[in-house]
Amino acid sequence: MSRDEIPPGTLDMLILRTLAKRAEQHGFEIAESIQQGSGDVLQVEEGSLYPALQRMLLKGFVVGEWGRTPENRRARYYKLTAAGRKHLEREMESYRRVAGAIALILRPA
Amino acid sequence: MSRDEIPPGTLDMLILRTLAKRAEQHGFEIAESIQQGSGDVLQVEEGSLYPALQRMLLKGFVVGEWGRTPENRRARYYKLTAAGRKHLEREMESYRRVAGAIALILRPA
DNA sequence: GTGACTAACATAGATAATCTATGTCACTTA
DNA sequence: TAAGTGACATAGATTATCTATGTTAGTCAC
Repeated sequence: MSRDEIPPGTLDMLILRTLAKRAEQHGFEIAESIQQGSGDVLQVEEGSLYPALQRMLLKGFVVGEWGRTPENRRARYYKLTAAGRKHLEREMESYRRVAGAIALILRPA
Repeated sequence: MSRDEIPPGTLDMLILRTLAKRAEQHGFEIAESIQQGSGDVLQVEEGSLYPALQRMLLKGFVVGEWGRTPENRRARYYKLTAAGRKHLEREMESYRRVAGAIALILRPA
């Protein structure tokens, strides 16, 4: 199955939503979660993922703690903050409104 | 109700879809059709609309003919070509796959 | 214990597509 | 003849993703 790009404007929401379902994931895990959780349709590139995580660290939507993977690699584990959860809710609401509007236009006459 | 921007990557599809439902619309009419057809959620700015129409003229997805509005203003009336219809179908299929994938991630755990 | 390999993180620059702001043209109407 | 406006047009800013590349540090083989 061909994998797609992440539509612009949705990456932060997808990352936050992934962390909302399971906290304490590091970058690689988040990328895998998104790919698997989307039924192998969406693929996040590292060059998109890490800048997005940095943005959200600065905005206070996530916090990160350095730790160790089971394989003893160093990795930064992220989890949602209260502000991140609020932001996620707003993003999801906005996304659903727009997606619903597009569906109206796409549906058969 | 607050109106939203068009998500990047969807404008061409929305324009083509609007023309598929009713041909021979000019720019202003297309913008109105999208706004009304989306339940007043989506708003296309002229600075996005006209460049998009130019792109699609060049690609042969639409053809345009200068004419007159009922109020006797000059206006360019657009309609889909066969290539435009094909392109629209591909775009809709791709959009639905991605939207479905995002819905998978957004839905409650 | 040195070198190859790789997991995980990181960043610079390219690219794409929308919006903001502005401008033009021409018809109507006072 | 001047103002208002419908319709079209374009330059530049902005935003967010991807591509390509680089860095760090741990493992494993020899």
